[in-house]
Amino acid sequence: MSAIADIPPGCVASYGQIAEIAGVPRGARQVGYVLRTLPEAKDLPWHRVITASGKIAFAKGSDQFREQSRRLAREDVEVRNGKVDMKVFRWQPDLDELIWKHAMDWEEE
DNA sequence: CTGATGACTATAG
DNA sequence: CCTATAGCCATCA
Repeated sequence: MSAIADIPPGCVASYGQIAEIAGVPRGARQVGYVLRTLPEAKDLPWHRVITASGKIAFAKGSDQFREQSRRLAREDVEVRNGKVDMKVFRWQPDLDELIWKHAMDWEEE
Protein backbone atom coordinates (compact mmCIF):
# COMPACT_ATOMS: atom_id res chain seq x y z
CA MET A 1 0.00 0.00 0.00
CA SER A 2 1.46 3.31 -1.03
CA ALA A 3 -0.39 6.33 0.22
CA ILE A 4 2.02 8.30 -1.91
CA ALA A 5 0.05 7.40 -5.00
CA ASP A 6 -2.99 9.12 -3.50
CA ILE A 7 -1.38 12.51 -3.12
CA PRO A 8 -3.15 14.77 -5.60
CA PRO A 9 -1.24 17.15 -7.86
CA GLY A 10 -0.59 20.54 -6.31
CA CYS A 11 -0.23 19.11 -2.82
CA VAL A 12 2.56 17.73 -0.70
CA ALA A 13 2.71 15.43 2.31
CA SER A 14 5.37 14.78 4.93
CA TYR A 15 7.08 11.43 5.34
CA GLY A 16 5.44 11.04 8.71
CA GLN A 17 2.07 11.85 7.25
CA ILE A 18 2.46 9.24 4.54
CA ALA A 19 3.57 6.70 7.11
CA GLU A 20 0.57 7.42 9.26
CA ILE A 21 -1.85 7.13 6.37
CA ALA A 22 -0.17 3.90 5.41
CA GLY A 23 -0.77 2.61 8.92
CA VAL A 24 2.76 2.98 10.25
CA PRO A 25 2.67 5.77 12.88
CA ARG A 26 6.45 5.91 13.22
CA GLY A 27 7.53 4.81 9.82
CA ALA A 28 8.71 8.13 8.42
CA ARG A 29 12.18 6.71 7.84
CA GLN A 30 10.76 3.64 6.21
CA VAL A 31 8.87 5.82 3.80
CA GLY A 32 12.15 7.45 2.95
CA TYR A 33 13.70 4.07 2.46
CA VAL A 34 10.95 2.98 0.12
CA LEU A 35 11.33 6.11 -1.94
CA ARG A 36 15.07 5.68 -2.03
CA THR A 37 14.83 2.18 -3.43
CA LEU A 38 11.94 3.11 -5.65
CA PRO A 39 11.54 1.38 -9.02
CA GLU A 40 11.40 4.09 -11.69
CA ALA A 41 8.71 2.29 -13.62
CA LYS A 42 6.18 2.87 -10.85
CA ASP A 43 5.31 6.44 -11.79
CA LEU A 44 4.91 7.30 -8.14
CA PRO A 45 4.70 11.03 -7.26
CA TRP A 46 7.66 10.84 -4.88
CA HIS A 47 8.31 14.55 -5.41
CA ARG A 48 5.18 15.37 -3.42
CA VAL A 49 6.76 13.88 -0.31
CA ILE A 50 8.78 16.30 1.83
CA THR A 51 9.88 16.65 5.45
CA ALA A 52 7.52 17.67 8.23
CA SER A 53 8.95 21.18 8.20
CA GLY A 54 8.13 21.58 4.54
CA LYS A 55 11.65 21.27 3.27
CA ILE A 56 12.85 19.10 0.44
CA ALA A 57 14.79 16.22 1.96
CA PHE A 58 17.77 16.64 -0.37
CA ALA A 59 20.78 18.85 -0.14
CA LYS A 60 20.14 22.14 -1.86
CA GLY A 61 21.98 22.09 -5.15
CA SER A 62 21.95 18.33 -5.60
CA ASP A 63 20.51 16.88 -8.79
CA GLN A 64 17.68 15.27 -6.91
CA PHE A 65 16.87 18.53 -5.20
CA ARG A 66 16.57 20.33 -8.49
CA GLU A 67 14.57 17.50 -9.98
CA GLN A 68 12.07 17.58 -7.16
CA SER A 69 11.74 21.37 -7.14
CA ARG A 70 11.13 21.32 -10.84
CA ARG A 71 8.49 18.64 -10.64
CA LEU A 72 6.73 20.47 -7.81
CA ALA A 73 6.82 23.79 -9.61
CA ARG A 74 5.27 22.03 -12.53
CA GLU A 75 2.42 20.81 -10.29
CA ASP A 76 1.78 24.44 -9.29
CA VAL A 77 3.47 23.97 -5.92
CA GLU A 78 5.56 26.96 -4.90
CA VAL A 79 9.04 26.05 -3.72
CA ARG A 80 10.89 28.88 -2.01
CA ASN A 81 14.48 28.45 -0.96
CA GLY A 82 14.12 24.69 -0.88
CA LYS A 83 10.98 24.87 1.20
CA VAL A 84 7.25 24.56 0.61
CA ASP A 85 4.57 26.40 2.53
CA MET A 86 2.92 23.54 4.37
CA LYS A 87 0.07 25.77 5.53
CA VAL A 88 -0.94 26.11 1.91
CA PHE A 89 0.17 22.98 0.10
CA ARG A 90 -0.09 20.31 2.78
CA TRP A 91 -2.39 17.57 1.58
CA GLN A 92 -5.32 16.77 3.84
CA PRO A 93 -6.94 13.47 2.76
CA ASP A 94 -10.41 14.58 3.84
CA LEU A 95 -10.05 17.78 1.90
CA ASP A 96 -10.38 15.84 -1.32
CA GLU A 97 -13.83 14.69 -0.46
CA LEU A 98 -14.82 18.14 0.71
CA ILE A 99 -13.67 19.79 -2.47
CA TRP A 100 -15.48 17.16 -4.42
CA LYS A 101 -18.64 17.80 -2.47
CA HIS A 102 -18.37 21.53 -2.89
CA ALA A 103 -17.79 21.11 -6.57
CA MET A 104 -21.13 19.32 -6.72
CA ASP A 105 -22.81 22.11 -4.80
CA TRP A 106 -21.39 24.68 -7.12
CA GLU A 107 -22.74 22.88 -10.10
CA GLU A 108 -26.18 22.82 -8.58
CA GLU A 109 -26.06 26.57 -8.25
C1' DC B 1 22.47 -11.63 16.53
C1' DT B 2 24.71 -6.97 16.72
C1' DG B 3 25.63 -2.58 15.30
C1' DA B 4 25.46 1.05 11.77
C1' DT B 5 22.54 3.74 8.55
C1' DG B 6 19.24 6.97 6.90
C1' DA B 7 14.66 10.77 1.25
C1' DC B 8 12.45 11.33 9.46
C1' DT B 9 10.51 14.00 13.63
C1' DA B 10 9.88 16.40 18.00
C1' DT B 11 11.86 19.03 21.52
C1' DA B 12 15.11 22.14 23.72
C1' DG B 13 18.51 25.86 23.84
C1' DC C 1 16.91 29.83 11.85
C1' DC C 2 20.39 26.47 13.44
C1' DT C 3 22.62 22.73 16.29
C1' DA C 4 22.29 18.98 19.46
C1' DT C 5 19.76 14.90 21.26
C1' DA C 6 17.03 11.34 21.48
C1' DG C 7 13.42 8.35 19.71
C1' DC C 8 12.06 5.70 15.68
C1' DC C 9 12.33 1.21 12.67
C1' DA C 10 13.19 -1.57 8.24
C1' DT C 11 17.32 -2.94 5.97
C1' DC C 12 22.07 -4.32 5.54
C1' DA C 13 26.87 -5.85 6.44
